[in-house]
Amino acid sequence: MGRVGLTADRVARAGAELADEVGFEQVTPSAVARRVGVQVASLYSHVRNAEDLRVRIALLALEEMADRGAAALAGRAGRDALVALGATYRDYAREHPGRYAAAQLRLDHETAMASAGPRHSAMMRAILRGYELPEPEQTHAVRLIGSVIHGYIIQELGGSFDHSEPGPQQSWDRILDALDSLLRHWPHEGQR
Amino acid sequence: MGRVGLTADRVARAGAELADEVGFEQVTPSAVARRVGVQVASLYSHVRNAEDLRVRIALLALEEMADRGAAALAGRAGRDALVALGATYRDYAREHPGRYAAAQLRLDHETAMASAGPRHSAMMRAILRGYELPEPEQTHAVRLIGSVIHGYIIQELGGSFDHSEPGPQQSWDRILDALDSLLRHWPHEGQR
DNA sequence: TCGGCTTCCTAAAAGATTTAGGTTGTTGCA
DNA sequence: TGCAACAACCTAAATCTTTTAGGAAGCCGA
Repeated sequence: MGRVGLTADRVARAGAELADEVGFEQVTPSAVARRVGVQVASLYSHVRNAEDLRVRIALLALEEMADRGAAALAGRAGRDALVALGATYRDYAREHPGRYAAAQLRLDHETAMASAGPRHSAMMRAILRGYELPEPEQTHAVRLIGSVIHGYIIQELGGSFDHSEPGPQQSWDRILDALDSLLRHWPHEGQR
Repeated sequence: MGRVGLTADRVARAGAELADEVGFEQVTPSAVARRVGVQVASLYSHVRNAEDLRVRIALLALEEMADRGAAALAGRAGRDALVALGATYRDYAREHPGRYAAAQLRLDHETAMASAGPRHSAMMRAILRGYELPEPEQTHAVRLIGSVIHGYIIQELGGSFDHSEPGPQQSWDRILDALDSLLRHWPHEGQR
């Protein structure tokens, strides 16, 4: 079959494609080797082990999502920015469910800091500039937005919405409406 | 070593304990067999295969969480109910991270319907009785509550909040405050 | 006490993970 | 152009996991 010309990056990319097709948990060195047409042992010149392979796919996905997010956020603020970033994550997850699952992989601190993770945090913070929240509340709001978006996507991807009306798009729109409304009228501390 | 007296249920329980200790993805028939002191092949009298083992752990976790949720919800309404159910899920996830991860396992439709899943849906609906929302909005609200709670827990468990102030308890309290406020002042359609 | 069910075993096949060590393209530079 | 060095890829082998087949032994009802 000749030489395929692999690199660590190409291995990760093949793993990402495989993840989207058969699920992230099915991505093994064996499966990736089969896919790129190479003996299993040859992969180990490019990735240290199975975990390293998974981490590389996760980093790839985080990077891709951050790039898309930054593009979507450019020139938008407030509600528009919120909707745009939300759509970025959700569309990515539906286009690339395996990669999205990979992006949830727990990374050790050092790896996480060197990943695109901080870019995601920064984008969340950027959205909040469109809403006037005092500093101590901003962190709470960032965590809320992340919870809503990722929580919804996980449920949708997991099929939780498959067997009840209305469709997931309507709920998504409505929920982002509500979230925007909440951020504009953020309840002050001690309010009951 | 004599006879251990296994049943499918005891195997699942051992798997659940193992999941909490080393992570759900590390739960294999081999590992469970070692834990209960039995040859691997012996497990296959109780579970069909590795996937069946995982499903049984997931069903166990869903059941346990539903029981706790029902107990927490008894005699509460509105904000109290929301906070109580949220705490149930979060406390369970922190006590039993492996089981909580197992509960996220995607089940096929039939299994899901026979599981405690519908009880969880019913509890979410029950919470909404404390807030007056028109029917078409109720589904959206249920999905929002699920997204917030599960999204937050997944992020917390994944370590997303480990390296920034304030602590996760404060954000959690604040976010449930905000969610309660949102449900009490649910924006009507078309509101911008 | 006997028959039958369940529990648990040994054995074995098939595949995944990983390491060691060797071969062969490819590339850059003398 | 030629060749040294590196990277890509290989075979072989050890270890572990998953699963099936078939058998031995404890336990329970009759």
